[in-house]
Amino acid sequence: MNINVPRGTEDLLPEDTQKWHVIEERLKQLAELYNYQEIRTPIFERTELFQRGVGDTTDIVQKEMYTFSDRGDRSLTLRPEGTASVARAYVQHKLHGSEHQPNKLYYLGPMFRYERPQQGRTRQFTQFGIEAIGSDDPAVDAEVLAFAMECYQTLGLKSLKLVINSLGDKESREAHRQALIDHFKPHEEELCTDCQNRLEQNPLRLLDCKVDQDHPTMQNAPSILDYLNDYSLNYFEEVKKHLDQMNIPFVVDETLVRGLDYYTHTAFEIMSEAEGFGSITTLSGGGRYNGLIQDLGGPEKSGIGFALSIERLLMALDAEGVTLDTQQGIDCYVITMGEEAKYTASKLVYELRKAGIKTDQDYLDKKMKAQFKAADRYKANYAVIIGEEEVQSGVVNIKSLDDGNQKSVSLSDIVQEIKSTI
RNA sequence: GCGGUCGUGGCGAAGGGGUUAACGCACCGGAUUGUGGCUCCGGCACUCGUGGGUUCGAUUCCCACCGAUCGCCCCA
Repeated sequence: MNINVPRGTEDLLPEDTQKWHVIEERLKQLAELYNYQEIRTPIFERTELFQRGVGDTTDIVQKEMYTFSDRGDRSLTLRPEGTASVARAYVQHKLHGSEHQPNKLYYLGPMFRYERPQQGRTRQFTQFGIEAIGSDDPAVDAEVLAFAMECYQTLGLKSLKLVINSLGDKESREAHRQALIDHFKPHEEELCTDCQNRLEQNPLRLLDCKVDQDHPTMQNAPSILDYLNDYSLNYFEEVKKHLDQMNIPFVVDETLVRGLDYYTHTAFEIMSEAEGFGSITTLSGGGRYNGLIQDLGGPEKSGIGFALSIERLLMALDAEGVTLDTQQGIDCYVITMGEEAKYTASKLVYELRKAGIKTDQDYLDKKMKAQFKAADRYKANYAVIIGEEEVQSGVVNIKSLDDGNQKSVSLSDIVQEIKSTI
């Protein structure tokens, strides 16, 4: 019988979760600083949401979804990303009518994609992301990009690269799409089978193909930037202008197209340039989605968002040798000798904890020496020793495990004694 | 979906067709009957992922399966 975790999932043990707490805390603080508020949506949604929201032609929908039927024969899917769910909630709860505009939301939680696991890619992973819905101002794009970079910088990361591109509005995309088809159609037979399909369904994604990237037709393929109409071109310029004003370095990559269908205008990724990072260098990505809310039955509202993977963030921290300030030891460890002492210890430990002093005691009937060892392991500041004598006298020894100094203190004064030193 | 590598105690890791499966860390006990971090001594794998095959004999060779891991595609 194999009861181990399913492929592509993992347990986070206490040594890991300490880091996660620090990161989650910091990211949430940052989101609040930028005046974003948390939204929590279900882990699974109706399958149609992702088919419509993420796009039928995407890899995610075509081959990576965890889809299942429930007992009522409804087709449900574990969410592969966060934006579709947030957009759905926005439409369902008519958030366009809420008092805060634009709506600025953040989320944190597990996402699921059925893929072959490898370094930096698991079937369950954790995304933290934000969405700003209800504004067409290029300044919002800049805010989201700035926020995305800040997520890493606030934790001490430095080897980062911000890559941006514009996918234009509907009109620009349509013109570019036609240009791509015209360009590649004569060479269809020479392309990989994936690309032959893409040519029909979503020619934009041909540019993203690694198999055919050296094919001569790729070198002079029509760039989206040459097909942007005035509005799109101007929008892109405005976003860049804002970034320049904020002194945020970026590079434009006209082949950056992103894997989701809903993107318009601004698209971006943040990569790690740290030595020894795995083959996957994308830390996070996002972009603008001006048609999505409407596609899901909502009003004509545009949005922009981004999401990062906490797992990849941890990899980047590792690659750059950044250590997080995780939790230290405990304040006090109570050592007991003999049966009677255990009652006194239970009472004392309870009181210490009520006073906010982080305390533990021995539950394994260890020898005194071993109890001291345990206290060391927990990095306890103090050990309180309780034996037969102490139970009788009501006076116990309290020892500092740092310098070894020890003194006798009445049981009733212990809480005060320890409290005064921490 | 395709390819590479790997699978020995709680962890890391050596070994190699023949009978006691190194070593290190951790853990437990003792030296030190109630005072830790150092030192020394001792203990700790009916067994080498699972199943089958070759053999007098397999953890070691062969096959299959399972699992892990890295990479391709694509992405967070």
